Amino acid sequence: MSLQQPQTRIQKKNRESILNAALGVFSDHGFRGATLDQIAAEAGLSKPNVLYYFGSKEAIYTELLSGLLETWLDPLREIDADGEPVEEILGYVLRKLQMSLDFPRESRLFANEIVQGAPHIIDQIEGPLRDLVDKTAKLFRRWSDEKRLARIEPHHLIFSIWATTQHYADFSVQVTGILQSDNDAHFADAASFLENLYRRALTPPAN
Amino acid sequence: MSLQQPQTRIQKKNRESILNAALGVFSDHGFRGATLDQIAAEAGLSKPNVLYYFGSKEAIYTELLSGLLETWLDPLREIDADGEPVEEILGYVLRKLQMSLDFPRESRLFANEIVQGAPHIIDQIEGPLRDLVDKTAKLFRRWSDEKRLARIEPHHLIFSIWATTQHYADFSVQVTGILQSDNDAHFADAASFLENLYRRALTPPAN
DNA sequence: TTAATTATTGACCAAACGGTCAGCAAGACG
DNA sequence: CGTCTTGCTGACCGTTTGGTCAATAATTAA
Repeated sequence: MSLQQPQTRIQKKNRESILNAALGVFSDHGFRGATLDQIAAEAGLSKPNVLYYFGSKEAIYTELLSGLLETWLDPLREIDADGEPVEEILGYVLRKLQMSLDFPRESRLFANEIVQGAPHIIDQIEGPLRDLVDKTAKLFRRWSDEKRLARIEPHHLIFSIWATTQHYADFSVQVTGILQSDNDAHFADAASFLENLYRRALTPPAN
Repeated sequence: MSLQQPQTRIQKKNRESILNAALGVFSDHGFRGATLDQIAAEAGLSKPNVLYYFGSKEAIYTELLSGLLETWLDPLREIDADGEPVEEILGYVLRKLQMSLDFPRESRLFANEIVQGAPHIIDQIEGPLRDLVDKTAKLFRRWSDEKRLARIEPHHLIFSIWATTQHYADFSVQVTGILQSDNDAHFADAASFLENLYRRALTPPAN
């Protein structure tokens, strides 16, 4: 139902607008809280027509999730094993923060899914995601051994980067409610704060 | 409906078990995703009986939220303005982390609420919460001015502490899926990682 | 033009939902 | 004991939900 290629022009357009509408609705209300009527309305289609393109509510959701996980991990893959350790990791932090700015709906979609126990993507977490994280952790450890990076537990470092960057997308209501200025202004401050924080934490001792 | 005192023994017991059951269900599925039948079943009561104690689904939810926000902010209030800056903040980090261990359901309840736009507690965020944060931020800035704390943007520091500590409750499925060991083991590592991270970031320059 | 395929919809369905209510059971209390 | 309040429930209601289907409209291919 999804791997085939013979997409007509109309199919491509409508599937796209359904997924786009669904991204908005699912990220706002979670899987169970979202309704097909909402998605259909936002996509400008009738409910039966939405179900003509995707067999079920769950089909839309899982297609969204699996299609997005790749994109979501791209910044991590871009870390260059041959680069300067501290700068590579700081670059990752800033790319991840930028993703929270550019794709807040995607971030909240994952947040909803994982907070509620990741019932639909637990396999991908324990599979490809873990492999990539383990590989990256190994690289960080090597950098530490070579004294080019402060000694720090790599897995928890990665968790902290995810947490601090995605926070600005997932909890933007809270951030905005406290800082009382628009989102773009926060992000500039957040970027310099995080660069500051991680530079101090990651720079190896001088000697 | 909630401020009165004349609670009988039975009222106290049943309201308590309803709130406890609701905490589990709401934190697992969010407000819209949770159902009264689930809550009633988990509390060991019939649905009409649940509605006898709380007038509506929303009444249960808001009572939970407002009752919890206080507890949730306690660790922040415990910061001693007369203490040693770095140690005070590190203590806060560890207390907050401990809360994620002890009260993961409460943490996920807030996470769900805020990710979905905080429709029920936006007032408390822009009111009491912001006031407390601003007050604490002012304290941090003073400490920085006195050179007893590294220069760092206080609001974003607080955000990062929330993000990194609550991450272990809100995204525990992901953490467990990647680390493949039980929760208690993670927390010991997380504690030493976070202490390490923030000590380096907060300790003022030597000179 | 025609025939086949693809796209779309109104009407409908069973299940699940939050909530109501009349009536019954159980404690509290004199 | 009897009375009064509190606690509890089965049956029910209107609405919303995800999903179906037969019929129709639009597009494509010959």
